Amino acid sequence: MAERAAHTRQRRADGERTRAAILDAAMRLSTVDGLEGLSIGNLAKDLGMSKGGVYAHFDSKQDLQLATVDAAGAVFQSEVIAPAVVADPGVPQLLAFCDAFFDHLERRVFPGGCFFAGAALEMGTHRGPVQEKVAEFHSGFVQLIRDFVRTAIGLRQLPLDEDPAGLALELNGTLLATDASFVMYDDPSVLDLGRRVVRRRLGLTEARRNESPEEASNPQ
Amino acid sequence: MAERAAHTRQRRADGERTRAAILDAAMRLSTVDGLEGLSIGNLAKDLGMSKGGVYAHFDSKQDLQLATVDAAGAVFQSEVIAPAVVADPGVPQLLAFCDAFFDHLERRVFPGGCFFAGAALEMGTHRGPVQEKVAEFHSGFVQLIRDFVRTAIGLRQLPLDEDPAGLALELNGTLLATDASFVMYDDPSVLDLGRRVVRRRLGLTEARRNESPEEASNPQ
DNA sequence: AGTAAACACGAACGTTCGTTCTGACTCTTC
DNA sequence: GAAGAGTCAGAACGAACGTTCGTGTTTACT
Repeated sequence: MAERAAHTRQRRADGERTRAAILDAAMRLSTVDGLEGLSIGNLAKDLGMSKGGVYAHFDSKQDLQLATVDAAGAVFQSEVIAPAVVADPGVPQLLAFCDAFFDHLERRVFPGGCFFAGAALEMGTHRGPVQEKVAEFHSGFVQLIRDFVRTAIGLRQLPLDEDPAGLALELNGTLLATDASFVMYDDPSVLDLGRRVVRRRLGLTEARRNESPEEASNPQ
Repeated sequence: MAERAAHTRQRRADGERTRAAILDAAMRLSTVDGLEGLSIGNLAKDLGMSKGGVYAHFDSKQDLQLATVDAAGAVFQSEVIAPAVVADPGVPQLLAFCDAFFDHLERRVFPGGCFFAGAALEMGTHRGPVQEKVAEFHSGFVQLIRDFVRTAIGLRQLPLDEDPAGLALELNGTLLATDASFVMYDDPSVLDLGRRVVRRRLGLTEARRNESPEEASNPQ
């Protein structure tokens, strides 16, 4: 939101389409080669255009990186966050968030797995505008999970002494580790393991013997 | 072990020292710029030597990468795994492993956090000898954690229905997420959060009211 | 002591990097 | 339909990339 501003130049219809195509390719290539490893030449070749053409839409590589992170944020928003916010408050939101994450991995929205997982690890040590934007998105996700946990505690779906920051770290970690294993071994079965772990951690024991999906009973 | 073999050339004492220095710098730089982002020129400049000098010890960049992963594996072995294997069997081993991991982050053994966290995410999509070696180490770590969990279950320190693969994913994820946050925000307090999460997950409630560190009581 | 090999430098190789410029083509608008 | 700006190709730039080579210097073995 609230972009452009500085740029006085208005874009043409075909240019807007090209720009979107560039960002789409940039997101894909970034999850494979990283945000730094992404090169203008490869990007142009992938799109079947020239390097100069790319520079008609972005002033510099850093400008392209920033726009790519924004675009990936929008994708993550619609793919993972949106399904969560429309779910029932509390634990169902946490479950929807994690399931949407696993699904977006399984559907291979990006060839290199989660965009922000790679970006966070790669840009973690490279201070600058790009890292700040990645960190901003990352802390936003974590904050969202924490809020879900707090809501769940308030609704007595989770123990009163549950630590929101701690559970957020656990869930975030489970998603991260699942993404890493999925990408590295290209094995979808790890997604099922992730789904099982999340359910167990949230007190949804998933009807071990018979199906009794009445309610999440959490003794202790 | 069981290296050299192919090479008939025997190394000189000073060359062995230089080679170790190169690998040490390569590990450090790799955790910041990645294994692919590591360049011979930067490496040589960091060491105060010429690019040609580096090639006296490594046939190619890939050869250097492979040796760097091996060296990082040795560091991880002595820094994180060794403290775990000498601990008491079961949960203490799991705790020692995680604590040693957090400690090696806090002591900043590498400037960019955990070597294998970055390497796994970066090389996940780049099939080849380097990725295979990283995956080999990674699956070794995971297998080790699983074995610790199985031992803990056998000793009744963990519930009988605990899933070794699931708990291994959780712990691995917590370490990964902690590393990512620590590197990105340069905030040591996340390490304490990680330590707390691990203890809680392992049933060590850490004497909430008074100190009663007798035993890990796990009702249920 | 002498010789072969390991070591390290410094220059050079072809390629690719990010970036800039020029000049056509095309869409939009008055 | 002419003006004007957006769009894109293509060539070119210096710098850095991985890699090779030739040439001394240093170490180790006989």
